[in-house]
Amino acid sequence: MDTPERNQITSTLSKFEDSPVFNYINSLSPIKPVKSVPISQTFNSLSFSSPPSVFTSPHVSCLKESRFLRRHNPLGTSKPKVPSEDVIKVHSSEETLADSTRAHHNSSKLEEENTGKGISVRDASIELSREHIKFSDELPQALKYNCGSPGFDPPPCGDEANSLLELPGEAATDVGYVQEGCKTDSVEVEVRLQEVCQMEPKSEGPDCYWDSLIPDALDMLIFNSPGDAEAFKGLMHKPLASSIRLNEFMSMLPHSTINNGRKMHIVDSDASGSAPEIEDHCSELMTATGTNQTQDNFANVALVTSNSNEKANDQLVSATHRTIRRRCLDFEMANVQRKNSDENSNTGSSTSESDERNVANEKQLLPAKRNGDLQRGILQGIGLHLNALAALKEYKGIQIEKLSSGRQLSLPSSTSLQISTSQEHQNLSLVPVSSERELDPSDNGVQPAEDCSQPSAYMAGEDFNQNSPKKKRRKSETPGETEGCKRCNCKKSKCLKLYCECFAAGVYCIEPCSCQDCFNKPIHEDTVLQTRKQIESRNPLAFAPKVIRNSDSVPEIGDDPNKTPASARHKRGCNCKKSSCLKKYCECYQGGVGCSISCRCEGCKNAFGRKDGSASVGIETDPEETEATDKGVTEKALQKTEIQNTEDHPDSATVATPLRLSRPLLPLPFSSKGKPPRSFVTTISGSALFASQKLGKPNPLWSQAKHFQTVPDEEIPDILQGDSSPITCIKTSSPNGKRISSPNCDLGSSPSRRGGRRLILQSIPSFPSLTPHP
DNA sequence: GAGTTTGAAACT
DNA sequence: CAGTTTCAAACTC
Repeated sequence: MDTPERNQITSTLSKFEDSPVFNYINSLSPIKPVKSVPISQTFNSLSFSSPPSVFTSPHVSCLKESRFLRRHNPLGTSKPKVPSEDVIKVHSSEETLADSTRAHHNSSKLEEENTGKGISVRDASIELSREHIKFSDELPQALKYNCGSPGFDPPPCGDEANSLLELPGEAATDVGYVQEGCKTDSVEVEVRLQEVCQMEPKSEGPDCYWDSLIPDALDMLIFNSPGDAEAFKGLMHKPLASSIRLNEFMSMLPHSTINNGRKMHIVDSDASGSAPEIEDHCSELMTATGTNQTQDNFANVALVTSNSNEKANDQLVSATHRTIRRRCLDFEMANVQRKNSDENSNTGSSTSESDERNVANEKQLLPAKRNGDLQRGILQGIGLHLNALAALKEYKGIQIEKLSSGRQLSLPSSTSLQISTSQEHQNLSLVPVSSERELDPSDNGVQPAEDCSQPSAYMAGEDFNQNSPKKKRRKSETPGETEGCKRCNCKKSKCLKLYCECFAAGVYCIEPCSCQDCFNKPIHEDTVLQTRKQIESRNPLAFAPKVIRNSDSVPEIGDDPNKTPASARHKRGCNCKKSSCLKKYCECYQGGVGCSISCRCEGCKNAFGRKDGSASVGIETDPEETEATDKGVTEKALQKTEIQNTEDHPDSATVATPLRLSRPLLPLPFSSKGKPPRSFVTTISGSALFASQKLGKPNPLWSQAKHFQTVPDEEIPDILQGDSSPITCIKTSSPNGKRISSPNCDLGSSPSRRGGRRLILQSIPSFPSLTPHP
């Protein structure tokens, strides 16, 4: 921490320059000559306070390469390249400055892009820091290698022991990185990468230097998404002297590692005056990172560069100060945030989102995934199983921001959730970290998750914050049903089949479950995972939300709740024969969605919407449906429908359009059951709905149903007017088709019914998987 | 709470 | 793919 180290560093630097290795490296690098000189300068100028501790992060360790390989290889990065020697060089201070400015611009561009994607930069400070960042590159290295914190011995390069930063880690492995300002991280990283590329091995023994440097740089290079990588490339291509090197680096870069990216913390400061501040920053970083980091995966590097520019250093310092802390916190989480932010800001590609979500979800929910694949990359961010998210939310009071548009809702239930706020992120990250087990077993986490699974999307809103899981349960737990949590009662399936609601929801069984011989517990993670894989192999969508909601889109909100029925569809469709889709036996009904073409139900009277409309519905008369509210009525209808069914062709639409029928029916189901929809969301928009909904509720269906109820009464008529015919969906599928109804169909239908909610279609993409149909 | 009904999931 | 069996939730009493 003390300045004394500076001298050491500088001396060491000079040594290295002299060292044969250094020379060798220089010779290797094509560009070398020019930069080498400046480098030395920069270092000299640099005042190293005691950042070292910061750098001690595991990354730094010489292990790097091995680490690098391990980490990145899977990603596909070719490590061999380790361009390190050839490529990297130091820029003159001037160049660095110029570069920095460029980089800054680039970074800003990136930010813009990101923001465009939905990523918002939260901290203004970040930019400031970025500006200076470039310069900082060199220092970090020096710090890493040379400097130890005062009390610290700089172990030979690579010892992990070195790193003060060492992350507490492992616990965090899966989850646990807390991040705040995550969004900006990617950009910063990119910028830094450039810088890194420019850097020369100055300070430490070349051995360590390159090894450590390159890997680190690579780490930094890792991007969350391919898109980022490309963006980064763009930066790299700058006309900088080091451009070549950058390119090389780029080539080396892994395409897109999701979560692996490491961040470097860069602090700009003048060599002269900033040192103390830098130290402070470093220390902060250290502390911050230390808490959050995970073992191997992360290494935080604080880079301190000296600038000729003195301007703004102070500002920078202060700004960076803050920034750094955040950055420290941010790691993989950043990815998540981005995603979230992206979603929030824009309705970005739904597919990607869904995918990500799914991944995350799986993590938490099923521990199994964590172990194997998810590894840090995926998991790290946040394993958000949909279920898990929901659970988490409730659990920690995390808020999930709804997309402005409300797309979330539209998205397939599971995927839709997103977390927006930094706080949220933190919470999430933490939660998972805590361990799934805790969540699951404990109770809280798991149950909610399940509930959330479908409804999860709905859940998005406020509710999460509000309710602790317990609260949810309490709320949800109504005698008859556990709104908040589903608890299985499996006896023979060992809770390893889709029969088990918990398993199907991707959550562990918890105490409240009455299951026997349950294997769906953290203890049996492996078994659970295996089983899950098997099931997924049979049916990739087995764990996908059963109800897909297309439109959450804002427009609908205005329209009304009616939309929801139309927009949402059961992925496979039901096969009801006796329940007339008026009981929870019917998954469509249970999910609060209308039956669709994909349904093979007989005598469909689904209050949320009959399949096609053409279906047996015809016979049913409105009056009956109106009655439907009463159980007796519904049953009657069923009987009639059955009778009719024998006679009626499902396709042939009788007088009444399904919609009409549906309306009156809508209220019924709930009333009949006597389980009024819980809190019911007035607004249709997914966001609104969800928000209103209690997160804790296990049954998404109800929530949905509620929506429907509210909406249908008023709006339905309108809709009917416009689109009385259910026509919208063509019965493309054979009656049997179990497959998920294509979103398109759904959409089509929905709009027609709704009369103009075409927007819904947009949301559709989120469920690509669901749309198997040609 | 026990028994029945129901339809999805799993199996053949 | 169709038919049958198994299963657990939903429902009824």
